[in-house]
Amino acid sequence: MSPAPPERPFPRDLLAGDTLTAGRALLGALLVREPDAAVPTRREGRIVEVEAYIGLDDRASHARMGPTARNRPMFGPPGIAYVYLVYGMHHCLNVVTEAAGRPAALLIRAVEPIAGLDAMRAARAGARVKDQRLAAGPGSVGAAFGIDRSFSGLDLCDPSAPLHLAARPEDAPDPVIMAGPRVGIAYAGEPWASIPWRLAIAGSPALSRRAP
DNA sequence: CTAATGATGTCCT
DNA sequence: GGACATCATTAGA
Repeated sequence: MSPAPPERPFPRDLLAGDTLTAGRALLGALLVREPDAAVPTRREGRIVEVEAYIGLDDRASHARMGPTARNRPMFGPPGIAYVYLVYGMHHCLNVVTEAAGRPAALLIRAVEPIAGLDAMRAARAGARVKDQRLAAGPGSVGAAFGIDRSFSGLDLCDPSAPLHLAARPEDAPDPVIMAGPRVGIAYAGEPWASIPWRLAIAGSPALSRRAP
């Protein structure tokens, strides 16, 4: 085993432009949860699946009704976390993209665990799943990394934040990316329901469901 | 293999 | 009051 290379910050510039381009840059990057008093273990994983929600016109986006108390981070600068609760029990993590005033974000749908697996499993009490699937699905990502709404508004490009991004390791090959329709948004109607804004790393065992 | 099903809280109309 | 960017399990074919 060679020692792990040092963590590199995730450049905010990669999130400031077009959201689909940002999504491709985010795949393969790392999600890091620093230890704290409650969970004294560093948790880390590789982002393998994201979904884009872009602009006021996207009928599937929380931003479609304009700014509200909940979705406000989506209207702010790139690199900020937007966290919301769905179905009364699952916290979902988004990374805000594009310039302030343009509401857009990437939902982190799946992460491949790299470190802190024991802490992830403890945080997922009751889930009998394989290690590689501890964070397969947006609600599972939130649970495995101990994310709740208090993280909404956090700067994910700040390496000292309790939850943050890190750049894809330099020795990692460019991932093979596939695209498909977003999940669970049929209510939005066409073309939103079919537009291929779900991006994933082909072949990852940690994807949230059958590959798009 | 697919389909059905609870558990659960907040947002916006 | 209706709907919701879900999950894991159970039941059925």
